[in-house]
Amino acid sequence: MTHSEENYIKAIFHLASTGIEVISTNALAEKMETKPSSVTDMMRRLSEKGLVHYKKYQGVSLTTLGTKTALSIIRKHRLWEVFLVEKLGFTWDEVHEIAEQLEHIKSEKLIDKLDELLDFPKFDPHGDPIPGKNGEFMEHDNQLLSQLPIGSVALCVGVKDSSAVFLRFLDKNSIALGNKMKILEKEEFDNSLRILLDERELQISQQIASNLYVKKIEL
Amino acid sequence: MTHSEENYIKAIFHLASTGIEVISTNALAEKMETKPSSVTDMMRRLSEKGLVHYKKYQGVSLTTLGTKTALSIIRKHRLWEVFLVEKLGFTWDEVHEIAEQLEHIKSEKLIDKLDELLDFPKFDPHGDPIPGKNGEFMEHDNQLLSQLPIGSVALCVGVKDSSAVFLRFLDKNSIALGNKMKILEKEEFDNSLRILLDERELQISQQIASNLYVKKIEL
DNA sequence: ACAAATTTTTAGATTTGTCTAAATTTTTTA
DNA sequence: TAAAAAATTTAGACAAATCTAAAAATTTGT
Ligand SMILES: [Mn+2]
Ligand SMILES: [Mn+2]
Ligand SMILES: [Mn+2]
Ligand SMILES: [Mn+2]
Repeated sequence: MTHSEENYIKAIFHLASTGIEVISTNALAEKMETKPSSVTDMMRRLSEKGLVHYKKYQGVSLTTLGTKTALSIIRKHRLWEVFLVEKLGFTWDEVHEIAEQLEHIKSEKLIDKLDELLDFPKFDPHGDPIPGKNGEFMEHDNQLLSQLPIGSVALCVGVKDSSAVFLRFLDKNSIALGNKMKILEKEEFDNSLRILLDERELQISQQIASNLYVKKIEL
Repeated sequence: MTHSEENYIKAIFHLASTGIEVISTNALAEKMETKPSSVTDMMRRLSEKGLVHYKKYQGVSLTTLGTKTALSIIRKHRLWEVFLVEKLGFTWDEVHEIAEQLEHIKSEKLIDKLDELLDFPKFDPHGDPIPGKNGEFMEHDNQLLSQLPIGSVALCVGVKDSSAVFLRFLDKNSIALGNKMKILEKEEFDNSLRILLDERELQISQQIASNLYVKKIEL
């Protein structure tokens, strides 16, 4: 498989995991930042290789093989991200771009050894689960901070938007994975939240709150 | 620069460091396992980018920029090899292929951090020197074991042939970098050597002896 | 239900990197 | 030094991945 084919497979997987199971040419073109005609060409190729189900005008979805392939690439991507943060001291906003390159390195043994070096991590630096060697993958069933009722206490476990801009914003406000947060008040006007973050009181916009995954703590 | 361009640059550098300073199209084609016509095409492209000196029918050589580029790729290659051996437990015969892929990852910061993680190594697992961040590069002036006079004592510091077959042969015979060797006898018939390797006496063919770099120890 | 809008595909072009076969230039050798 | 041999380049083709513009299919709206 070429880098490009792998990137398409990954994009289809990501779009599919947002709910839609049949992906349109346009949606994929937008995700890949390319033109619909290029997508059509690539879908024909991936279809011939048995990685996607594709019928003209009918959209596209991953085959079992395609899904297995996607999980393997995502596994590599996320393990490399852990490596970059844990072993090389990169910050969580710097690693995605480099992992986009590293995920295409071909060596089963390499990724197994890396997994071992990192002590078999279950989550990447953004809180996303790392697929297992044999394709085991648990989607996290986490809630968004914006969905919690007032008074709830929860742990911050992941980010939905993992763009560098958002991550640096979180850094600036000392919001990190593992933080305990309690919802104090919800502003009706703009749906912003007043929360207690560890010891600190903080006002958070709806935009922020709907991009933070949390795990509720029962009291 | 594309992967292919980088591989050509590296190949030219390696051929040039064997003595010939102007590389012929055929020599490069053989090294790259491709056809001479493909080399001609690529040389025109690299020439336009200012990486090589190239005139039709006159062979090719690296410009200053080309040499800088080659050293940077070789630095990455060798640092990744050290990483694979030191941090992931690969053997020295397994790392070259993977490093061929990793050397093309683009991130200055990545390679600097990797250098630091590895504690700024000066040599790769095969005893080859690692170019510095700013292109400093000391060719090793080592002798070959086959060139030493009888009675000399030397340390094994590198391999000339670093093919997996040769490396595994050395493993099988417990010959490793750092070993102390003393030349006991040279067989006139086939130029094979009888050597004392640490405590052990060993017969070594001329083929082997001319692929081991050594550093003489003055007594 | 049918015209309009939207989506998707096709046709044809471009770039990179490769190939084969033919032409050209350089080197060798007689 | 001129023919033969070898090396190199050119010409033309192809696959991968992309693009633009045009055609075709599907969906939407009245
Ligand atoms: Mn990422
Ligand atoms: Mn990618
Ligand atoms: Mn190597
Ligand atoms: Mn390479």
